[in-house]
Amino acid sequence: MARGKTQMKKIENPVHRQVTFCKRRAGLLKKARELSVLCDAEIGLFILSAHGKLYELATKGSMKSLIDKYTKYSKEIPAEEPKAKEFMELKEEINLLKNETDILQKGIRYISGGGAPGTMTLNELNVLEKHLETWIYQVRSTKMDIMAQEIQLLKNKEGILQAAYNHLQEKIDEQYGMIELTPMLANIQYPLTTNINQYPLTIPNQGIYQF
Amino acid sequence: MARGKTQMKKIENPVHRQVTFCKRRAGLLKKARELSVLCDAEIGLFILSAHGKLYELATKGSMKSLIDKYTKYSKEIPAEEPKAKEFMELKEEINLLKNETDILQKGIRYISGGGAPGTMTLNELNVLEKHLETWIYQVRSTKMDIMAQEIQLLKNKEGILQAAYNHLQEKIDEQYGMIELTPMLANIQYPLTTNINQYPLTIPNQGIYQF
DNA sequence: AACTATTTATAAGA
DNA sequence: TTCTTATAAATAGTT
Repeated sequence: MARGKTQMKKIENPVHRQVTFCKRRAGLLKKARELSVLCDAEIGLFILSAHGKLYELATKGSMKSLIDKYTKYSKEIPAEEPKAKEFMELKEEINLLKNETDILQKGIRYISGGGAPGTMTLNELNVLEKHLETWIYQVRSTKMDIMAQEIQLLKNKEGILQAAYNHLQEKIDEQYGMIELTPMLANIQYPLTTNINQYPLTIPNQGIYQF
Repeated sequence: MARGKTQMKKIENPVHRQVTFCKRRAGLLKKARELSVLCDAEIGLFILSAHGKLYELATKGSMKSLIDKYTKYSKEIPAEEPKAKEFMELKEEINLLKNETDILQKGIRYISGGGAPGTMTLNELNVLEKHLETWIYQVRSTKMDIMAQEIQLLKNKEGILQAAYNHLQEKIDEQYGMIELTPMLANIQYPLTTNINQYPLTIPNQGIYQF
């Protein structure tokens, strides 16, 4: 508006642009204030520079949405409202919990061997091992109980059948001597080939459930 | 700004004030657009006239809060809803974090006091987390595999014994007719109410199956 | 940041 | 509201 008409397009020269931004921003804010005063209007104005800086103007009671916008882009708390206050409190609580979580995770991972193993005593490692056993045990205890019951049930059935078989065998032996059934029973094989070394992370169970 | 300097106070004459409002409002909006274009700034501007009419400008993607504000005043509703939504989201996040914290605390409870975790990078922490998850998973699956195998084994034994018993029964029936054994089998009862606490739950160890 | 030549905005009047 | 126009303000380019 002086010494040459300005083209209505983005000013390419960054320095020039920054200077113009300062000048015109001041002018715009002034004009807004003037309009508000002269004509009794309520005005909300916010200017976000290309680099993310916020300039704002709120005449009269500063509207909520303007405050919201303000809190989004600035890290300062206007705290003009109880709602905003509550918000900050909740976010603070989140931060505290996140911090706590971080500390706990750090601790458990550290002790689990990924941190600095050289600084851990054998005792600490044993404590962790015990703890992990308990943790896993708790997660699985219900299923383990059910499976244990089923195993017990099958064992009982096995015992009863074995007794019945023995009883029959006795009766037969008494009256006939050996009947050719031995080959059949000889086929009962227990799968002896399970390679437990495939599971290097198995924790030897120290608890009451000894299978 | 012409034909007499303007006093910076509310224009008393309503007609005069209204005229000035129109002119200056147009000027302000024009200036705002110019600043946005020339300096690549994002601008939100809303003007509420004394009589409640809204004039607004939003450059670029018209910010959410500006739209929110617009809907607020166009609907004349306090618009607490978006706030409530955010509130619920924050509280949900808090619950999730509390849950995570609880789990971790269970895992680390009595070790947590013993020694600061020291400095670990985020990367190291992630690696350790994955490791711990894999560890737990492997422990679980190994135990489940082995227990499932034992159940299958016992079932097989049961089947074989049952077959053997049936075989004997047939032989006896063939040669003697009914022998008085039925009452015995009738006594085979499956313990449907196994109280796991009464049993040591120790299955006689068959050798390799150490749980 | 200050200066100043110009452009732009606008107050008053119609 | 809009047009006109004299004049106040804003500001682009420069220092």
